[in-house]
Amino acid sequence: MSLTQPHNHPAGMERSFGDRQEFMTEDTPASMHFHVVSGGARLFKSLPDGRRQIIGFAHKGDVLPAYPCTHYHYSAEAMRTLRVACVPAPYLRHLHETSPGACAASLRTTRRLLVGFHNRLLMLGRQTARERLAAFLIGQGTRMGRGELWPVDPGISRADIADFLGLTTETVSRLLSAFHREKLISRERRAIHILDPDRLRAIVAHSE
Amino acid sequence: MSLTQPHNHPAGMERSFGDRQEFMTEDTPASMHFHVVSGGARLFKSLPDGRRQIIGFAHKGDVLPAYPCTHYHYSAEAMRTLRVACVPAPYLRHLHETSPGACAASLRTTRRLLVGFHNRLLMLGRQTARERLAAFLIGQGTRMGRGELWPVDPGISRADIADFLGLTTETVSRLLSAFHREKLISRERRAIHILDPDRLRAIVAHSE
DNA sequence: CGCATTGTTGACATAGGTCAATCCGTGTGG
DNA sequence: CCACACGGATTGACCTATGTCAACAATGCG
Repeated sequence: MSLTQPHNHPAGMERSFGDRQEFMTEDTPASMHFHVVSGGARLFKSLPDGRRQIIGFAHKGDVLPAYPCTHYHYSAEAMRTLRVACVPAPYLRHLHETSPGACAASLRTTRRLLVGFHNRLLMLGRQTARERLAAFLIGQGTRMGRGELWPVDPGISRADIADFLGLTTETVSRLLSAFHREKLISRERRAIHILDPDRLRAIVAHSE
Repeated sequence: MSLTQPHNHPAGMERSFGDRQEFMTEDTPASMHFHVVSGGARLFKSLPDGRRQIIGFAHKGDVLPAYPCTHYHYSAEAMRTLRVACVPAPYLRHLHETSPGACAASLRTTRRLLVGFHNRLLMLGRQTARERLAAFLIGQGTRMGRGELWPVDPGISRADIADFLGLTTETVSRLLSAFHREKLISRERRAIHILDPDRLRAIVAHSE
C-alpha cells in the first residue's frame, strides 16, 4: 500500500508540490527516485479514456522508485501539499552495486511490496465490493503493530477509495452508508472511524 | 506474468511433481526457493470459500521465491508435469548479502515483476472482460522480442484464464467465441492462435 | 454568504455471473 | 474398431451486483 522504506542516502535536492500536482508521469524518462519528506501522494495508472487505478499511496518516509531506469511506470500526484527529496537514479544504482547491505534492504522492501500486490490482485479479481471496502478500511484504519485504530486519512476522497478498489464513488458511498448503519464505522466530516474491526475483518475473509 | 529469471546457483536437490500437484501452499513456512527446470506451474491465492486468483504462471527458468522468509504468500501447483530445483533460502540470502551483483540482479527481476503487477492492478480494477482477455492473449501469444506469434499454451485451461483475469469460464468462452467470429483468433483443439495482434492490441488500449 | 466541489441517495441499465443443457475430444473396455 | 463415459468447453436463459445518470445535500473555500 505504501511504498518502500528509507535507506540512508544523502538529502538530495528537495522539491515541493501543491495539491493535485502531478510530479511524475507514466512513460516519462525516469531519472530520479522521490523520497517523501512530508505530505502524501497518490500513485496511479490510467487508461486513455480516463479510467484510473490507484496503485498505492505514499507517505512520509516512503520512496517512489524509478523502477526500470527508463520510464516511470506509473504517475504520481501530491495530496494536499507534498515535499520530496530527489535521489538521482544513478546514485542509488551505484549504491546497490557496491553495498550489499543497501541492495538487500531494497530487495526486502520491494518483496514486501510484491506480497501486498498479490493480495490486491486477489482482492480486485475475486472479492465483492463489500469485501474490498472492508479490506481497505482495515488496511488504512489499523496500524500493524498494536491493535490501535486510526481514522482513515481525510485527505483520501471517495474518488480515491473508488479508484483504489476498482469501484465507483457511488458504490463506495452506498457501502459506507451500509457499514455506518451496521455500526461498523462512524463518519465525521470526511474522516472515517472504525468501530468494529473484528467484524470488518470477518467480512474480508469469509464474504460474511 | 512469469517470475524471476535465473541466477547461477548450485543445482540444489531436484524434485518432480505430477499434474495439479500442489507443491507449495500459502501460509506454509517457506524455506526453499523453487527454480523451474522443466514444465510449468500456476501460482495462485485463494479465499476460504474457494474463489481463486491466479497470480502468474512459471515456466522453465523462472524462480518461485519464498518472499519474506517466513511463509509463502501464495500457493503453486504443477501444470502437467513439473521439475524444479530447490534452492535453500539461507543460501540465496547469503549470496545476496555477499554478492552485490547477485543481489542487484534479483532486485532488477523483482522490480520487473512489480511493474507487471501495476499493469495487472489496472487491468483487474478498471478494464472490461473483453479488454482483459485481449490483453491476456497478447501477453501470452506474442513474445516481446520479434513480432512472432505463438499459440497460447494449451496446458492453460479456460478455468485458468478465468482465474487469471478475474472472470468465469463461461465469460471467457463466450468472449473467445466472439473473438473467433471477429477473426481475431482461431482455435484448434485447446490451443488458441492469434490472427490479428494489432486489432487485439487496439481492444486493450482504447476499449474499442 | 454564496459558489464550487464532493458526497449521498434514488431510479434504472447492463456487464458479467449463475445454473443448466448440450457438445466435443479423448480415453477405455468390449 | 466401435460404443460409451468422463472432463472440459460451449451455448442459452435468466439474475444480480455494480455501474450510470441525475437530483440533491453537505461541506469548505473565497
